[in-house]
Amino acid sequence: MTSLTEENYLKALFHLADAQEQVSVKQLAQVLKIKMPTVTSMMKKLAEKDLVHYESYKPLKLTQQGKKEAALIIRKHRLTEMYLVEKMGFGWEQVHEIAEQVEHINSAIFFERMDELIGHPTMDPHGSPIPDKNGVVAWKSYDKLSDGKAGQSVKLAALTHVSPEFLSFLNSKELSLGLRLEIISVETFDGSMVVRYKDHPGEMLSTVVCEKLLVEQMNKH
Amino acid sequence: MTSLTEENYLKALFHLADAQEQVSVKQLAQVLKIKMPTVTSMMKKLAEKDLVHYESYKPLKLTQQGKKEAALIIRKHRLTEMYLVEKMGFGWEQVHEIAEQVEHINSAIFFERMDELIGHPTMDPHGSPIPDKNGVVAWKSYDKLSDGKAGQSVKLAALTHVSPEFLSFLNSKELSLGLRLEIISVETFDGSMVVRYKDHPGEMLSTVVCEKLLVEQMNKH
DNA sequence: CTAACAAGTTAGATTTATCTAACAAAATAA
DNA sequence: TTATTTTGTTAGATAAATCTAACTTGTTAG
Repeated sequence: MTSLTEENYLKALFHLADAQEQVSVKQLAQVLKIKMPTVTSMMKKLAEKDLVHYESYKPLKLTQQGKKEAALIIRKHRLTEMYLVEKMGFGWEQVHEIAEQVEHINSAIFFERMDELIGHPTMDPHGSPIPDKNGVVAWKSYDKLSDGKAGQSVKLAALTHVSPEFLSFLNSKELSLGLRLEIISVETFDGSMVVRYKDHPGEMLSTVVCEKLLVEQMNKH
Repeated sequence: MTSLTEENYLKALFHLADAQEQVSVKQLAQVLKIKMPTVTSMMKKLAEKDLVHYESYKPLKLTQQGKKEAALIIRKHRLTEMYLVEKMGFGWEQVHEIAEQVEHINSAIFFERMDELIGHPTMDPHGSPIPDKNGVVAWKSYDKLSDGKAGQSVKLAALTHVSPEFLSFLNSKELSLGLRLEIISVETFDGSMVVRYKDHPGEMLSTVVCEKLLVEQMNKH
């Protein structure tokens, strides 16, 4: 059995490895808000259970087993988020905190029913993919908005990283998933963009923001 | 803050005190499936937090605070059960296990939304009262079916004790809450009853069963 | 190429929740 | 009313997850 604490380590490792292949003890400690020695000892424990590959001073890496377990927790998290938004009327900025707790619930039927009721989605409300029952993530590769060019028309499909601040920012700009955007211009020196959507004829977005927005191409130039 | 473990002690104390005023260390240990010394030390800890009155060798008793906290956990449990049955299509014998985990989730909005969606019920699917937001339990006093007399017509309102076996038994007999029953006859020597309901013209129920069924009077004789 | 700094590890302490073994108090039975 | 049994407590051990302090390895900048 994997404890709640262990589950959180697996999840964090999965997310970190997702963003950049090399995961360090320090990073994991920072993300989990614990000290480095705690990470070291937990890594040894998880290595015993064959959930991580651990060797002193080497980068941390999940085993196949570890990846699967992590993906299944993330599946529960994302199904929950989707359910909360779709069936309980929560805003997408409210659901993360709740899902963070619900994801540790141990009940196959509970999550299966949830999945059914929301129609077996493959994306959560933030646009992140929902791993399947076997922990397999269907990767759909989106482009960063920041890689787009002036004149392109794109659909906002997902977010790279999700923080409450970022979500509020998007809300304040009326930017939501599925939204169609037109790139009016790209500022060459700093990469900021002016985009048009809904009743926003010309909204300026900084590079920092554009790099966090994943889009689907709607036409090419 | 009360830990998950502490919450389970409070809940167990509340339930035990509900059934019979005197709660012993041994009982609590049995219910929680732990040893007596563990109970003793936890009682001291909870006494520190003013959640139980504890004196060596005296029966265990929740403080006002402790009762309130326990009632609020039970509120979450019962709202969850109701939600699972009403909104997710679970059978009432399936929901206890899930609710046992969901009840520890810390999120006011989550349970408030649940409460709203199921229309602020005051009873859970097993017929137990749902404490209000302040931890106040509205006690409606039901009669035991076993106290009824031949000829009476009653409505099945609640169950005194809930076990998976008992719930399956009720299911097998098509006995559900809200059901109208007519008492055909009472066997004087062992207290068993023959009752009529739905398409069951004459079902025999043992005293053991009749004592666990709480009913509302529909007419008197 | 070494000195300094950053990152990682070891050792040992702490807290929470549990246990067993031994002892003490209360209840029961002879 | 004393002996026996049951119930409860104390003391000390253990496992999980965390910490701090001290040490080691690896990296980087003169």
